[in-house]
Amino acid sequence: MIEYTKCSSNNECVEIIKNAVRNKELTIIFGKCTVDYQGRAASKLTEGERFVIIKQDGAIIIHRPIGYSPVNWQPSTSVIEVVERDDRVVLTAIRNKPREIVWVYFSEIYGIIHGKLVDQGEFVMYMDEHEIRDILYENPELIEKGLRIIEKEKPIGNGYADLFGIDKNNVPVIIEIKRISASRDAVLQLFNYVKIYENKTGVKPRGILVAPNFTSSAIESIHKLGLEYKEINLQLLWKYKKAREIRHGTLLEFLAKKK
Amino acid sequence: MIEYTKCSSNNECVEIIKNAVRNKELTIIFGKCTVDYQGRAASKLTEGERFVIIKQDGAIIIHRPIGYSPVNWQPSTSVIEVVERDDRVVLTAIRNKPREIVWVYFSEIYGIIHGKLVDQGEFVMYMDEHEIRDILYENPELIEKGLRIIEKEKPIGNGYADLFGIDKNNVPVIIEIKRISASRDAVLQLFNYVKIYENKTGVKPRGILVAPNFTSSAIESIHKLGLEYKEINLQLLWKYKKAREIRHGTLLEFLAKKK
DNA sequence: GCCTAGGTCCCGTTT
DNA sequence: AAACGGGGCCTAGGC
Repeated sequence: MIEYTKCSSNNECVEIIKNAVRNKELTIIFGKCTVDYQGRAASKLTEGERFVIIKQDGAIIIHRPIGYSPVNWQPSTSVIEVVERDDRVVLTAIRNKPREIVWVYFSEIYGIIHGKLVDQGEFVMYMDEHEIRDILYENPELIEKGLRIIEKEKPIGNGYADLFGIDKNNVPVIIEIKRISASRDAVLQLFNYVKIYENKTGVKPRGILVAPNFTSSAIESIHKLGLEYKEINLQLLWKYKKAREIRHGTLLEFLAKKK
Repeated sequence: MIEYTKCSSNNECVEIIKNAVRNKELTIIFGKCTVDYQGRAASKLTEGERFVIIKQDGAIIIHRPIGYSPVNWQPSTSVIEVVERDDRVVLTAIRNKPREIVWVYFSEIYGIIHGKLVDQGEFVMYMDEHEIRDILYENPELIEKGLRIIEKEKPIGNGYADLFGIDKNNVPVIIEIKRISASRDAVLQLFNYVKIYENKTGVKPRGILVAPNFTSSAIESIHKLGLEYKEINLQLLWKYKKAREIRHGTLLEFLAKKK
């Protein structure tokens, strides 16, 4: 399933890597290398010990021994080439759109892992902005009493307002949601939608920024630009979600029993 | 330097991983697992074959067999715990600020890589925004004739304008630079600085967005908000940089000879 | 194809 | 410690 090889020669390494890549196996190469990159920007990395991951779809990730972030990479590339040149194993990864190339020059390869991994697992993310938006869509009273939500992801200009509704006085309300902390750029995003809406319809809407917390300059900007903000509690939202699920659950059970 | 072990029992796996982590070795575990995450958001990943990287500083990266992005992770964590529980090897990674926990439950471990990598290499990035800003700082004529740059990274409000200068008519100019493509949010960023500057000084500055290209809605917004834009050519900038380096080089040689 | 916006973004920098 | 902005950001979703 997963094999580890300590190669005795560059030639052997090249063959193993080539085969693994051709068979779309996960491949990880451990060794001493330099790395060059050229594309949207350009970079050079002088010699050191690293590992290079080649994923089953051709994505390439080069990691140094510390840190979360890879030092160089290539998302799922069209062409991966492995050759020996000047006593080095050279790995070249090319993608177009944007046109970018990564070169890895191994002066030494300590070992190669390769093999096929099978992963049909399902990944579910909870409490991302999408989910928060849906909960607020279902429970607009969490934002303001008497608010009716009309539309999710309403196109305004070239962008999208997270929520669009009408308040108890029939004034349109544009709502921008941030999942964690709202900073000045979120205010500007909201302001932009408010302005475009006003320009297009001639009606001045309210703009409400909704988030669990706000930077001080965000609140400052909100006041200056004539906007509003509403603090929400994520745990409370979570409870609303759970309550709804239970209602749904009960309904499903009810229907099942009926049948 | 790098060792690969196929463990025969969970107990052996736990010992190997514990030791490797304690010795701050790079560790990669290949196996079948489920993953839970809870923190700023939350996620669940059902069973499948993956590999878990534990870096020498405690960063943890969990990769599925395809794709550039890890499915779960933990940047350099404070606490990593490995135990056997219910016939599974359980890896827990905890960090505070923000408080986040990742749990990996291995039902099967195929193999473990571990060892110390030494990497003193130097990484240099070229043509990032910083470098482009410096070239424009030295060559303001690339933006506009008669423009004098006064300041890089000028603090305006709580943020920073990339460049700040004075045009040939002594009107202040705020410049926002984008390295690749400027979109509407770059326009809003610039607009924000222009507004704050105007509010603070009572003088209305010009705002120029500088980039190699612009989205259509960026240009639309620029016009609506009374701002300006200037297209630059990165290759031309590169030539200017090279020319300057040669001048510096010559100067250095000159000084060396003098001495 | 472009464009918009989110991300457990991460990361460096500055206050 | 908070805040701000860049990133080769990547990735998903719309048009």
